[in-house]
Amino acid sequence: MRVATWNVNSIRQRMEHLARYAEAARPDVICLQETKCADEAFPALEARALGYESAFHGQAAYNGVAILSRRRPKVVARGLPGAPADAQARYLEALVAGERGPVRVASLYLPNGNPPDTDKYAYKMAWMDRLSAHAAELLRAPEPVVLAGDFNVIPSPGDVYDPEAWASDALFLPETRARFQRLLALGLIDAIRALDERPGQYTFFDYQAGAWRRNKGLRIDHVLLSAAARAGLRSAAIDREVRGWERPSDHVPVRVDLDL
DNA sequence: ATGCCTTCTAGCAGAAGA
Repeated sequence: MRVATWNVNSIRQRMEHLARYAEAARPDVICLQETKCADEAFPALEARALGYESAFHGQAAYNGVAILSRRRPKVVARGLPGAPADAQARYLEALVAGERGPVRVASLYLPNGNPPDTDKYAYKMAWMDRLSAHAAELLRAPEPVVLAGDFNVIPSPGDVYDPEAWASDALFLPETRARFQRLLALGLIDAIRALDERPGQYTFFDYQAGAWRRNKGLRIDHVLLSAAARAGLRSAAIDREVRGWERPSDHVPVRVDLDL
């Protein structure tokens, strides 16, 4: 099964890009972030025309996540467990049909957290703690687990064009990176890094200052795999050419092929 | 040192993103 994750920065602005990407990459499952779209406005019929059934958890203007699947996804969590009052639409988890049984797939949009001296960073830290607690639960389940999305975490200096310039940013602070490492320590594997250790493989290029043209990027979109999912990992790639399309998202898709 | 650009909503300016 081929799974892609993509922060589209508004699904309604990016339907043509989604159609073009679906045609070119032919993923079986697409995790979307920053749909910026209330549930009643989600373009489910357009997605169906592309060959996908949709599950979505959105809100007006901000955030919003979705899972598109060739076969109807069965939603098992809408919102990240552990804070029922949290109204930000950042987490959706579903069971999707693999060739040998169900696969548990989450589409997540982890908080940015900037500026770091505000409650936004505290929210990010708390969200990451909740994600770790929930991931520990998931890893006890029988199905392979795929956590895919915009983590807003630069894991290592090789994942940013200028580590020193980003040293005090919420995406790269030691506390942020330590919490990401804590996720990996639970037994989750970074799919890109499992197959390719080269630095400079970016998934985000800012709209400003010619970041794309100058290859000034960040690797902040990730696919994390449980051991069972890792055992099926055949390839992982970043579809960076999408950033060169007309009126693109500032993020590009990350794609994995899983023999599951 | 700061803004650069793009999105949203509301209503043509401000917030958020990373």
